Amino acid sequence: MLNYSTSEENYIKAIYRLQRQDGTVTTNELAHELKTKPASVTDMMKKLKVKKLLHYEPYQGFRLTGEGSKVALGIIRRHRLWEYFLAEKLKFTWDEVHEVAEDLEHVSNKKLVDKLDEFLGFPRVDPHGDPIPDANGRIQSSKKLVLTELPENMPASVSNVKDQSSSMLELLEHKKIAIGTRLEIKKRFEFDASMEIKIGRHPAFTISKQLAENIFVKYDD
Amino acid sequence: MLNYSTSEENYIKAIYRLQRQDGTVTTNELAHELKTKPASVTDMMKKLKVKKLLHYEPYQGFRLTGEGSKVALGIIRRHRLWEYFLAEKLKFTWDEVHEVAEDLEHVSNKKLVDKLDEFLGFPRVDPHGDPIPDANGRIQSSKKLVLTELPENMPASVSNVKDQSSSMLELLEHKKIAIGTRLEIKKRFEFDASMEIKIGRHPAFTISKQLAENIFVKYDD
DNA sequence: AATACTTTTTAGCTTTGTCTAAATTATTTT
DNA sequence: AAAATAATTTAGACAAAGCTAAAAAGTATT
Repeated sequence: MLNYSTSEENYIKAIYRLQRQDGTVTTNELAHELKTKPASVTDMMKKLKVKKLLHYEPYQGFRLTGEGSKVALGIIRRHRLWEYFLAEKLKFTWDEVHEVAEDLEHVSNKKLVDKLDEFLGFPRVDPHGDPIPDANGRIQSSKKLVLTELPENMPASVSNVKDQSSSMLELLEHKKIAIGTRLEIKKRFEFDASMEIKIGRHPAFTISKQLAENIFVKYDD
Repeated sequence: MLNYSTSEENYIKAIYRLQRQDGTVTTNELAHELKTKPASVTDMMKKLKVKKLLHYEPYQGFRLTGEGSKVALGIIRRHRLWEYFLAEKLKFTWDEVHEVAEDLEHVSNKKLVDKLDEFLGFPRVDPHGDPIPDANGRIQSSKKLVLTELPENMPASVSNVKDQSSSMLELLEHKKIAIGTRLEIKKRFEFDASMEIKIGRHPAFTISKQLAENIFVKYDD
């Protein structure tokens, strides 16, 4: 596997992320995601097409090729392993790890990454609950759903959270909700879409629609 | 402290390294060290001068400023901490760590580095035995030695003199040797233990055993 | 179907960091 | 102290990655 520039890697990663939600990615979407200008995106798309990392015809949007996806998974693997390292070993808080991992992920030495993985005990999810691809790029995809869509009285575990701001972290901490917490919805209120949830034997409490929209859960296996 | 590009950091680090052997660094030396061309070196020197990281006048060679040295020590700190991490935690062999650390050292997040230092237990030397600068850039200072014991071609600075008679001061003044003068021994003569020393770009000259025995030097930091 | 609007691309310029070739300055040799 | 040689700098180009402004293509509206 070849080596790509930091800039190329950031584009590949962003396209991979947007594809999940969208199938095909547009110039404007990507420019917005990367805080750059559409013209810059077009330039880079031409380059990545030549390198066979994506399918692209002018005005038609773009999609990663198989090779492009493999590269993306490699970057995501590095990012999440470093996040795990930062939180678990260096005691960074949840909301601090992402930014630092953004830099570390671009050091793409296979031996380093595989030995780091081993040192960490082959973790399967990062501190935000997102799955970590293994050395072969395989990723564990569990059917997740937004908490707002979980049926009432159906137990599930918090798998990850969308927003990773410290203000959200503060709220989650206060409500005693963390990755892996098992909970169920007891009642929904139509008026403001708030809901009452229950964790174990503790009394039920209310969370807002805004918070629920940022929490993903999965049914237990 | 500002942030510098990977390229700038590599130049700063190389200058710092070459300074210890030479006092002042030349264009060709640096080009050779960095496997680049002299013209490229000149371009970068102009830039680093503007940023006040080095003293540089055309055709006169260059030397880091205090600020430049601080930046260099920061890079060296990161490099050696990562080397320690790779050897100690990830079980790399001592000969593999340097190359990987060359990439990791450019991730210059102070909190990351300080927490890594703490996680590693504040090691004082890296796997090659080289001292690791602390969070304030302090590096285990080198000990003083009598000039007669300084190895050939090893630059050092005069730290103090034993005899302070006026006859000695007269001689020192004539030879243009003062406290802080950077010099190195070019050749020793077994017959009378006299030695040829060189100060900066001036021609080498001879001093006697008696004089050398009264001069103390220390390696630069 | 023609016009208006939006999105995307192109064209041309900027900054970093590199290069080669030519000019300049320093140093060494005669 | 001139001439020869070596080291250094300047000038001009190039590639990567970005930008702005203008052109082109695609979509929507009347």
